[in-house]
Amino acid sequence: MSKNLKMKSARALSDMTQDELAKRVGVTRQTINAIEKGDYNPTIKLCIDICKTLNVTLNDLFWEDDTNEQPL
Amino acid sequence: MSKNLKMKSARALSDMTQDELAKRVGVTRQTINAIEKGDYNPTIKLCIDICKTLNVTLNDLFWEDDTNEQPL
DNA sequence: ACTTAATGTCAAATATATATTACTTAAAGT
DNA sequence: ACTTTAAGTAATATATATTTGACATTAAGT
Repeated sequence: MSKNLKMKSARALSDMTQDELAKRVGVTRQTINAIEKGDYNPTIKLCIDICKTLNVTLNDLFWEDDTNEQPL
Repeated sequence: MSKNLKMKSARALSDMTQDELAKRVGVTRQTINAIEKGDYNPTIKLCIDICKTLNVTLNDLFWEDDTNEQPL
């Protein structure tokens, strides 16, 4: 796995800190950090919660590196 | 969580048995069964592998019950 | 230079996804 | 009725996601 820059970007767009996002979705800051870092294999439920919190979809953040095109 | 009928349907469309799908994605038949049954919270990597094998996307199988509309 | 907030990272503990083995049921074919 | 294949389900074991606690680093503000 590689870094999840899309997630980092979406979070930035929502102006949330890793800690804020973590609290919103009910996990630890370390977990969010690890997911963004990319060496994690999170649970689908967590992915969904993250997406909903960031107002994006699963495909936006976790589907294959169709390297870049979110509409912003 | 509720039954993942979309996955069951996509698998049917690909004419694969639970066991075949399981082998293709490298897990156990019980795991596939449990996911379709709905009382499981699989890993994103597994979800992605399943989607690729069934030629659909994450949103198709695991994004919210926008209850029904895949093009078939 | 000093703070502070955000992030990166690590080791050990806990929760939970998945494997293994095995038994049951449903449907279809003969 | 019998056989076979696919599916449903359960108990215990193992692998791994996530937590907890703690410390290091980076960037920005003053």
